[in-house]
Amino acid sequence: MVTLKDIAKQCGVSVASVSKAINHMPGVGQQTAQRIRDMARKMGYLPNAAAQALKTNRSFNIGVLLEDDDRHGLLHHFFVSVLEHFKMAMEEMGYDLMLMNRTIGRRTVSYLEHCRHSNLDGVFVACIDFFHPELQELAAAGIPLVSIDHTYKGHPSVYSDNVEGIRKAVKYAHKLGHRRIAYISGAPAGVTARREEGFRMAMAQLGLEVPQEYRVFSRYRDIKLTQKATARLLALPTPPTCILMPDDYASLGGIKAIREAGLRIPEDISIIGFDGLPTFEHAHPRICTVYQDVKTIGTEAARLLLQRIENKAQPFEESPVIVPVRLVKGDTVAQIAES
Amino acid sequence: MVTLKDIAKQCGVSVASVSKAINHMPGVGQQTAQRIRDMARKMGYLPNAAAQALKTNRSFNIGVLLEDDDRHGLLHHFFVSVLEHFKMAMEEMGYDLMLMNRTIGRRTVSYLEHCRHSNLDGVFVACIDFFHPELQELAAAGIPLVSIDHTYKGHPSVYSDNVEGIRKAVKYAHKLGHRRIAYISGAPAGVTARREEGFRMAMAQLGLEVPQEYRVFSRYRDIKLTQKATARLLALPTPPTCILMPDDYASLGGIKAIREAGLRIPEDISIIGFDGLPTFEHAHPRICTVYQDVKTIGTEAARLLLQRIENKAQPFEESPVIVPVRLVKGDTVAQIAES
DNA sequence: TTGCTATTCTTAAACGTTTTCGCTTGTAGT
DNA sequence: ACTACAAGCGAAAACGTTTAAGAATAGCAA
Repeated sequence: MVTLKDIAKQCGVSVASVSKAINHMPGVGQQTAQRIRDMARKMGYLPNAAAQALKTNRSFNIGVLLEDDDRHGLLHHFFVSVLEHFKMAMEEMGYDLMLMNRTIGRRTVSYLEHCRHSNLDGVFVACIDFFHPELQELAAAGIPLVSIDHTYKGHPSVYSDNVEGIRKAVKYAHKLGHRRIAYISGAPAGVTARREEGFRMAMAQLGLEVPQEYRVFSRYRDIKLTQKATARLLALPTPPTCILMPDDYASLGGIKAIREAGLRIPEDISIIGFDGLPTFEHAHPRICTVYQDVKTIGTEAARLLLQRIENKAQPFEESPVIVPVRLVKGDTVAQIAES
Repeated sequence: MVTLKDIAKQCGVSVASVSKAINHMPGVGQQTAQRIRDMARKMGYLPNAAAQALKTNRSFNIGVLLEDDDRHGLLHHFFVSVLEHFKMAMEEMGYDLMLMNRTIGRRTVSYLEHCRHSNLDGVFVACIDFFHPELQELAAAGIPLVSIDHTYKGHPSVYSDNVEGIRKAVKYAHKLGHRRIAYISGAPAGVTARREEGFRMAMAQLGLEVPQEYRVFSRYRDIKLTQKATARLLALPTPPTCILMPDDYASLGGIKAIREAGLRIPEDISIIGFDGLPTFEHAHPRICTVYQDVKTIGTEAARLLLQRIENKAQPFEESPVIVPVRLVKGDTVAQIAES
């Protein structure tokens, strides 16, 4: 491993000068600096991340907190998609991503402790249980942090425009003649309230009633539960003609229930999902869904976090960034005659 | 931040003793060691990873190389599932996972350079293009490495039993009366050859012919291409009655082609996928597929890599670990009358 | 008592950086 | 010719840890 010292020896200068030259700091003459840099390249010099981190307290590492109920956060299609774009943006700025856990050696520690141990410069949070005490602790510790679909006080966050998303879905169904629209909402996460609010508002605005039985609960990404919820809706005396699902993945359960009831999509009943991820883009039938702009969400998160890292000092008090959504029409909403 | 020095001061001992006590090294008396450890706990001491890495040349960080053609490795269902289990196993042993990239600061470097820069103890490789020169370089550099679905000379690797998987699929189709079985194979990756071999062998063993037109090529996870390949098969004078798809995801393309041809699954034509990931477990129709045991693959990979890291010295010459597969019957293979 | 060994602890160097400060020049201003 | 000042460079400390080697103490046999 070639170090600054080796380069210094070869160039006949001090280690200090080499460091300055390589980092393009003032205090070294133009030609010496160039000579040093040439030599460094020739010798295949690479800075030692550990030494740099030790000295500067900057690791250029970002912790990634992705964890859903089953502790399988990496399998969460939506968040992983966001992460992918976040990653690309961070890489471009020279940061590495580290999958956070709760061990140091053989010892179990908190996320915050792990953070400090590894000198993480910031954390990306996109798990489901935002209210876990350890996350509260992490957020309170003042470590730069950005979160998706939830806001921690004093930290930046990014959301899709959930209200508008649901509104678009409802409007579209209404335009195609649907009047009896039901909403299966997800687990109590930050975005759920907004989506429910969007549903309520959109329906009210269109002068549509929402019977109590049309608002049922499931959980995000829960196929079984969504299947049951859908079955319950279908069994109603006057069932809805269109159902909004918690998300595309969960809608698989809805589809199952509909098939089991002997109904066809969309001829007998229409459904609309949420997320619009490519995985389901080619499924049959192609679901009508609210597309979340994962690329923008990811890159915005990166931008905000970087900004936070640079200006660690001053407290942060901005509102969350809201990213526009888009309705993808698909094949699961039918035109029906107004009744 | 509380350091060894702080603890030493509080306990009235030297930094060296504190270090030894905390790491349970000999050379410190029983009661002093206990006193030191108690104090460390009380003061909330956490070792500084950077300092440790600098001193010991061990970072307890593992690089993760997940990258398919579109540079979206994190979205690859199968590899991410394996990674998830690999991660859990590595965490248990005190290792962190780092998503590798090719930048240091603003500069673009090779994977090997990034490895050295970050002092990675080992690398997990599961991307598609195993033949990329940078990966060859990485493997040749002697850094502990484990790979999935490909073997680098001198390094451990883990595979599903691809030959047996395809064989099981063919046998199952045969048992249900299929005689004209086609195979759409994936891109030229390590496993492809084995699967093709498995197909050839199984067919031969059952005394079935494989017309040249029944062996067509697509790419893994490529819906469009698989759609075309399927369409081509369906257009043959004597089309197959059962088609083996490259993987479950790509089979969505096959399903599309079949539908467009006005055929039903499985009444008119049967299909079998590969992977058996939960994402498609609830799709309709539920595909018959070869389940890869991602948990075992991931944990085996972890075990092998750890072993490699411990015994870095001696060269490694073992054969790849082969993990058994299981046929998931699903609803996409019909019983047909023997013709 | 003396000498020896084992135990407990400390000193100090080292890992590879960054960064402050001070020294030596050279140049320009008076 | 003297002073000022800036520019270029080097010495050295520091970051927090590990670890080899040495010093001090105690125990024990002769």
